[in-house]
Amino acid sequence: MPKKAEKPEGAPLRAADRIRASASELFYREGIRAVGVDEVVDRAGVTKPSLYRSFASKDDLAAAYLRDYDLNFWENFERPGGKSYSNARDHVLAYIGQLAPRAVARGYRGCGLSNAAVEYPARDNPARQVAEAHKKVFRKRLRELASQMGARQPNVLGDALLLLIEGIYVTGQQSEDGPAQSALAAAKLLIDASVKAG
Amino acid sequence: MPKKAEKPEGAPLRAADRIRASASELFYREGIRAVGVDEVVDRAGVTKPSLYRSFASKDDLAAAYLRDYDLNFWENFERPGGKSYSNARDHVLAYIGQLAPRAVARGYRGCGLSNAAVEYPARDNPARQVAEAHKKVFRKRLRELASQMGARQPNVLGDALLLLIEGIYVTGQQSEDGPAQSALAAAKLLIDASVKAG
DNA sequence: ACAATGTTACTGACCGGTACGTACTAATAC
DNA sequence: GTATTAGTACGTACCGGTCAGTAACATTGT
Repeated sequence: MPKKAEKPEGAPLRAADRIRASASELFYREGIRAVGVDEVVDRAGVTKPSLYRSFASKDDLAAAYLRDYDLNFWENFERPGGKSYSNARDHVLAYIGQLAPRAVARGYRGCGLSNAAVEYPARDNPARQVAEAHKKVFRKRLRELASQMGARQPNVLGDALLLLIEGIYVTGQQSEDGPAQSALAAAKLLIDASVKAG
Repeated sequence: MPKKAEKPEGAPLRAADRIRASASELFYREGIRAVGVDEVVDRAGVTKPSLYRSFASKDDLAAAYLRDYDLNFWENFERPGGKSYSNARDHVLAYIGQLAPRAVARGYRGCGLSNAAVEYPARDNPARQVAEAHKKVFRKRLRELASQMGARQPNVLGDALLLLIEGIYVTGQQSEDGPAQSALAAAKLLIDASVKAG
């Protein structure tokens, strides 16, 4: 006998959650600037005041979208393809291995965080700040993995992998069958050349 | 006795040219969607009707901006640092060598063409079409250079270099002192690993 | 004259954001 | 038990501002 229904679990989604979901889909697919708040609330099946009860501004909503994106990203990055990896090389190659085919497919839209940084060059923008913070952590993580691989210059290998991955994100949305199709081979070359005794 | 002054070279710039210059600067620095046509004409010191006498629409002006950008890009890419290169490896490394320091500096805004493709995901957008066409040519050129380097798999090396370069563009605008600082070393690793006999 | 440009004023659509009213629920009062 | 109250979750209708784009006319330089 539950005292209170503190969290309506199976219940219909609250307006704020519907808005988050709607914003995530629209902002990612079409870009943040390209989507108006009216479109967001229409698709969520709610009204504008509901949006502004949960979010201070459109910028704030965009930042929330990117925080959700960041969470989702790490789930995918740390367990690429749903699998765990103890070997750093396997880990990174597995991530690139599942990313590259998606990036050469039709309709791919890259990384929501990188895209947001392109859309908002001003450093004080809330959305950009989420993106910048994320990229800082991502860089650190890749350098860490490069170190675990036994690279001679872990920072160089980590950065190189980051450049490669960001290249996949951005070129993947420029054309189908883009250069991302060579990404896995490139990553292997890069890692092996960095780890090999020399 | 010149018949006509066909191109007023030293003369005051025509309205259309002033608009092009103003648009180029603003669109590149702040993004296309972020800049209104009023801001463009204000900065150019002209008025709105002058814009619409030379350009059918804002989209059309954006496409013109990117065509200018493309022209400028190729001048810089084919003669990086104002120097010509007959050796493909030296050529590519020279391009990356002058790009990377700019990309880790404050205020870097990446590639205008890549940024435009992020801002406009719809394939029928005029600006995006210019960007897509450019990237297709750029990819071909890099594969060509990779071939001249004697790579075992020139398409893989060309694509890898493209991913690396696009990575420089996009990460360079995410933070100062970003991973682009390792780009030159990464490119060397990549090229040498691709060319080496094996 | 005529071609290029400036001036002014305007349109309709859309933007982010808000004042205000309302339906529903739950706790309290009698 | 039922009326009252409070709080929550939402919608209707609207705000002023800005957007891209245009019409009509005046001015300038050659």
